[in-house]
Amino acid sequence: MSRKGENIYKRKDGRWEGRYMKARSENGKIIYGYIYGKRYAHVKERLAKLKVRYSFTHNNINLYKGTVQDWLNHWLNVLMRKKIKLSTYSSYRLRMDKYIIPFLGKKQLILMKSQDIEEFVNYLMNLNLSPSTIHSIVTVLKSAMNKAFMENYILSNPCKNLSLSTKPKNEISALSIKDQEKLEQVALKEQSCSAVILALYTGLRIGEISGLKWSDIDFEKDIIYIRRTLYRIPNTINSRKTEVIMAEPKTKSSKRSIPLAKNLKKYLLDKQQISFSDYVISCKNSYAEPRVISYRFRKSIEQAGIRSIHFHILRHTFATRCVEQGIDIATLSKLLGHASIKLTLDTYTDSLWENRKEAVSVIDSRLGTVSVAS
DNA sequence: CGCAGTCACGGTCTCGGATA
DNA sequence: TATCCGAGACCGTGACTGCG
Repeated sequence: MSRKGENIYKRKDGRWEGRYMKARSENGKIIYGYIYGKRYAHVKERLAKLKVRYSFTHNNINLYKGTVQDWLNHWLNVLMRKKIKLSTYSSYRLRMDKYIIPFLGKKQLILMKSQDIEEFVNYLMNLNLSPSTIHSIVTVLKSAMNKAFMENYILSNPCKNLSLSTKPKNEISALSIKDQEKLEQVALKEQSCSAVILALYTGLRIGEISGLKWSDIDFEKDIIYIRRTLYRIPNTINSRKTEVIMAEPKTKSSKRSIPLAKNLKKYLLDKQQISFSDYVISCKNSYAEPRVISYRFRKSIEQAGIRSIHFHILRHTFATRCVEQGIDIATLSKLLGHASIKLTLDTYTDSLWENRKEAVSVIDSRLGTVSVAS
């Protein structure tokens, strides 16, 4: 069961033995370090750590002998696997397998030049992919090449001078009050609890709404606790399938509580009476995954006869209404579960611009009353 | 029983928001 | 701003239901 290139072998005594390059002798001969274990996976994990550790201590340049494909697989599966979330891993895997490896995979890593990278970027551009997709593919390649350079596996970094045009920042456009009203009228007709109403009056993300249970709502203290989020990622065993994962909210700041106001409380209490599920938004007595909510949402906007928008716009609409009502940014930032006020400021610049215009107008009105001293 | 329509699920790929 | 991460778009499929 030894794997080519890993340097892990099964011994006659039943143990697994892994070898790593500890140093080189004066005549250039490799001095190996050895580790042993009863389980293959255990040895593999420890060996990966030791390989990384000793790569920093080598005095000699340890040029990589494999191809770009070999390095990318090692980088992703060994060096990155435990540092990144499953969803990130699968998105990196996809970009590598679909774009990078078919074009560059067979090249020797140490022979990679900036020209190869340029040709690859041109190739991507000819595929009619959006700038952000090209950006994300090149980012993966760049990260892997940077790591190879850091580890002294290559003499120069072919991505060193690579700069991609920055992604144009999309303007966030919240629903107008008129469109919001139209949508609410459709949503309020729903017999069970509406995800639209929840999003418009709490600013929750779609995954947070999916995972919200009635037990997360404290009707005594009037608080909604955001304790979990649902999302769909590729299956860990069979990457051809996907699965719904229930996890804690994405960051510490996302795990939060939101005050429950009077009207929303009444709405939720009414819906709880007729609910047969543990979940606030349900589908067949279980949770409604984000895709189902999204599907239902599409139907609702068709019914309401408003412009085509994503579910996430409801969150922006909530935030915009807050800003319009003069709610301070620090409070809004907490409500939205943002990690920093800066993020909230960056995201809702447009609404604040109106506030700023109003503020300047107030100051400006003084000017009309000041007379010039003669 | 066969057919058509609706709704939800599943897979794949792309896009872009959020964070450090 | 690079990186990480989640959601959307689109299409095919299957379960379910109503109707003739």
